Amino acid sequence: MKILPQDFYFEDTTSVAKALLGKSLHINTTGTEYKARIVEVEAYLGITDPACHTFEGRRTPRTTSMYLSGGHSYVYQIYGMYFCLNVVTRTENHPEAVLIRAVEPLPLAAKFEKSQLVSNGPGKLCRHYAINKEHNALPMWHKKSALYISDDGFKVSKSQIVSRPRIGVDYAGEAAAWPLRFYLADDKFVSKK
DNA sequence: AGTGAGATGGCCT
DNA sequence: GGCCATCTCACTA
Repeated sequence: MKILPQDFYFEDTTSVAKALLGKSLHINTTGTEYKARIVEVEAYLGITDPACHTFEGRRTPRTTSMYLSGGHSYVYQIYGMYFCLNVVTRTENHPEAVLIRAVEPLPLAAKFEKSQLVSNGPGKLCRHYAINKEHNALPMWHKKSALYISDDGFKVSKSQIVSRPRIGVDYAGEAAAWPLRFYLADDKFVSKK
């Protein structure tokens, strides 16, 4: 179990997104620590990406944490009722991020089907683990943070990684078709299309 | 299985 | 005032 160092997140966002598949997300938002395998992510490429909140350098109260250095969390609320968890990538003032769309709870619950329903989508994931606005801008390379990511040795080969267009970004013109959604092939916890 | 609408409220123009 | 990086339920067939 090795916590990912901050410079893990400084690389280009697409590479970081793929590298996060199979890593372990540790969540301690309630006093109990939970662990979950990351199985689905999306890359958001900053100022040149029409689907990204920081497209054309937009800097608003909501997106402030995206301008922090890589490895910070970016949690925002959407549709008035859901939160989405991202990890900021690249260095300071390069506002790019990876959205964590789905995880697989560890250890795998005996009631497999039940755990499957609870984390297979960005909104459900945050609801289940009580991730909210308080967990924005956390340094995710620190073990003391409520959210951090580790490498527990789980291996993912390139051939297991599927690339598809991102979900829910139809407003973004041709960028809606960019294959920046990545997930583990045949994984039961990936969100539905 | 596929489509459509409602919930619900902060954020941005 | 309108728009969402969502989810769920109702409806059609």
